[in-house]
Amino acid sequence: MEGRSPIEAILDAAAEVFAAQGFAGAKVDRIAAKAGVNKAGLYYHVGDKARLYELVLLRLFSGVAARAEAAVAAEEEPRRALEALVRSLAGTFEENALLPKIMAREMAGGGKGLSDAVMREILDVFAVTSRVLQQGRRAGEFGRVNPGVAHLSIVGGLIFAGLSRPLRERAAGPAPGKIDDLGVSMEDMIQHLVQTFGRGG
Amino acid sequence: MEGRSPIEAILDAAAEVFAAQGFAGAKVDRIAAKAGVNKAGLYYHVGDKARLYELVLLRLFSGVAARAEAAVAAEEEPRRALEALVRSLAGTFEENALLPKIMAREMAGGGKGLSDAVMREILDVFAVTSRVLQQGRRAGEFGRVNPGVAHLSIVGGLIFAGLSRPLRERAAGPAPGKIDDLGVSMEDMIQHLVQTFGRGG
Amino acid sequence: MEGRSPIEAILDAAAEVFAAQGFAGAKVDRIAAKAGVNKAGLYYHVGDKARLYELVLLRLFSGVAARAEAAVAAEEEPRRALEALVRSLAGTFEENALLPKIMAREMAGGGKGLSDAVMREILDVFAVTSRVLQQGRRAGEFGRVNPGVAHLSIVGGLIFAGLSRPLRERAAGPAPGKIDDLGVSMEDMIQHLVQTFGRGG
Amino acid sequence: MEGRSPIEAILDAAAEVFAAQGFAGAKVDRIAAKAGVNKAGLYYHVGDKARLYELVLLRLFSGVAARAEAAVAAEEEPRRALEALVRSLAGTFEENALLPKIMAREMAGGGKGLSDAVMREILDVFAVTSRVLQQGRRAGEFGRVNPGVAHLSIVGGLIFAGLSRPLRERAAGPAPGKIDDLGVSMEDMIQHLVQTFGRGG
DNA sequence: CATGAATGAGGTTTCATTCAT
DNA sequence: CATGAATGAAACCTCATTCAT
Repeated sequence: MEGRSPIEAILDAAAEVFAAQGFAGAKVDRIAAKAGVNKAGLYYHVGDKARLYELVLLRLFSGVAARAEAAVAAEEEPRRALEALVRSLAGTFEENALLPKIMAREMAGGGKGLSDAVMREILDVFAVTSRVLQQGRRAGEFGRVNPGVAHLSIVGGLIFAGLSRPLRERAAGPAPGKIDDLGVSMEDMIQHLVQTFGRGG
Repeated sequence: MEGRSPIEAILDAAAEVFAAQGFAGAKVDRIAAKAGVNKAGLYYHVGDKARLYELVLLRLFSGVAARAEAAVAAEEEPRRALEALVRSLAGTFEENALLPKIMAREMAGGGKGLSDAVMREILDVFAVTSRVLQQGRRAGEFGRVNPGVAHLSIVGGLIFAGLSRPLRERAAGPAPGKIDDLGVSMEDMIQHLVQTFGRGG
Repeated sequence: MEGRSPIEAILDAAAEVFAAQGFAGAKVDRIAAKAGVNKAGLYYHVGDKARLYELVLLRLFSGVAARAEAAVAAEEEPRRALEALVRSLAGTFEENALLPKIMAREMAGGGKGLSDAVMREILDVFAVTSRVLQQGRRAGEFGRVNPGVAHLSIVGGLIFAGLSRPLRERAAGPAPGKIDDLGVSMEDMIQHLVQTFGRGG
Repeated sequence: MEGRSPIEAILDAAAEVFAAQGFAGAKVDRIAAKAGVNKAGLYYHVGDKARLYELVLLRLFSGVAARAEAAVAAEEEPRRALEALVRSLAGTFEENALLPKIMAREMAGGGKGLSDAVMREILDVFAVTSRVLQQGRRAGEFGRVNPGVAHLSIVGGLIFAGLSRPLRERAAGPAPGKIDDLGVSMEDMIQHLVQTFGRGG
């Protein structure tokens, strides 16, 4: 009947605050208030702040690889598999805009806050990229590409495209309802990535 | 005789700590200790924490555009100008590894900590990219590319390649002296970017 | 069929925790967990923490005087009555090692946590000592002794001998299976006390 | 010119509160207030609560053995040396009434809060007792006594005599200005101990 | 009765900032 | 200028107690 369990409310609120302020900048009071729970209740349900962060990351990252995997598996053709991969990731980042933010912060911090489980998920996503590129190469459709370079380009490009939005809007000036912010849409970025890595050799 | 003024020592220390821990995670005590100055002296010299952050960003970002500009100006040929641009940025990010970290954090936070001066510098860099691409296009050497997409790809790719290093090393396992961490070098990334955007139309 | 009522389980657990950690250091959660009952159940059965402490003390101290009394009453001879008293107390302290601990803490705290009922029990024990000494003196077997001094020596000696054990073991070093820890056994202490106060005048 | 350093004020206040309430029962707020310092200042000077407790114990116990040692060294005659020892300890416990309280609590807790330095001091005191007894025995003045038993009796007796005072006063009833509380004075206890262990063999 | 889930009050600790010397 | 020492505000976390089911 009820919308969400208190734990889910807490994790949602925490994800938002962690994404916006970082671990140190996030205040437990604020998270509890946003989740609509008592602060002590928050501790009762999830443990301390570090554990809360861990749970948030786990929830944010879990399923990303599987989703990409599924999208890729639905396509026969290498080029379409690549596009499916890029669109899956873009969709993940768009639907859950907190993920790129937290990812960016974590990378700035050297990934010290990433648990092994999260690291595995990240590597699993890389494995998908790697496999798609290899299959395309075997099928003679793609050129030779370093899969690490490709993966970083795809993920980095998508994340940067998303995160740069407020900057671009600010640069575009206070004109409300601007048609395009410095002329970059997510679709542009997706198209670019697909074409770049889906080229013949 | 002495190497640095106390202010410079403070800004250096602050940059390191802000990059590693973020604004909220950075403690003024730690910065002062790292700079070898008394905490009250730090306040005397630079003002409060927010002002310190501002100064750090100013120093980190200032000159980036000019440096890229100069590198580009030294080249006639569009393809070589593009390469010069990419290498200039890569050099900036490599020599001052703190910049990508702070940039990543700021983007995660929506750029709320970026002063107008810093924003201008960032836009100036974009202007360089934009001009190089346009000139290459006019010269018939480059294809049609959205300059925003290109700029985000270049900057995002370089930053991601740099920041992902600790993650890649962790993924590679505790083997000391690994030859390559998941097979990505900065040079690979540079080459890839130059080729991607320096293609004929 | 079942061994103990929930109340008894609670009181046992509470005694252990109060003895080990003191009143303030004892956590109701821990007591409930140790007793195998729900925390709310604990409150339902015994009331709040202060009341729980009161009940624990009552149970720990009740019967001590009667037991000593009975032991003494079984002996005709003053010297044997004295020995019976000392052995009764030593037995009480050995069988219920929590009592000396709580007693020590209470004395450190000025006895603020001792209810009148508990105080009475303590005084009753003193009365036994006092009577035994007086009878021995009348029978010409014991010398003149201040009964307060004697009582404090007996009780203090027995309690200190018991409580000092962990310290003595630590001092003896990590050698497992040491024959004697700094050469003091409870029997030594008992013998000493009996001889000291059971001397002729 | 000024009476005490803030650190000394803090340690004094902390000793009082720790003695009266135990470690868990002591509140840092209360200690700071009693010491007349800001709570944050307390942390600035001494570190956290555990460290504060450590310092308090160190200060309370340090010098006890040396003082006893000196008292004993000033006497030639074994009986007088023994008396000097007992009076030294009694003086220590009387002048610093917090020490017996904390000692009692620590013994109840198994000595878990005693640092190695404090343990050494305690053992040093025992060594003094042991030597005095041995010398008296060699001189043919004392009988054979287990030094551990003797030490525990002396220390336990003195500590119990001191700590039991509030209980005795309470038992004596609310009559103010009572001449003697249940007829036990510290001098009685001292005399008793000296006679008990200073007997011929 | 039993239990998971609150919750307000309070406890310890940290931190940016200022002050006195 | 430089420094040790404050200090108020707030952060994280705990705990005794109660409530709803």
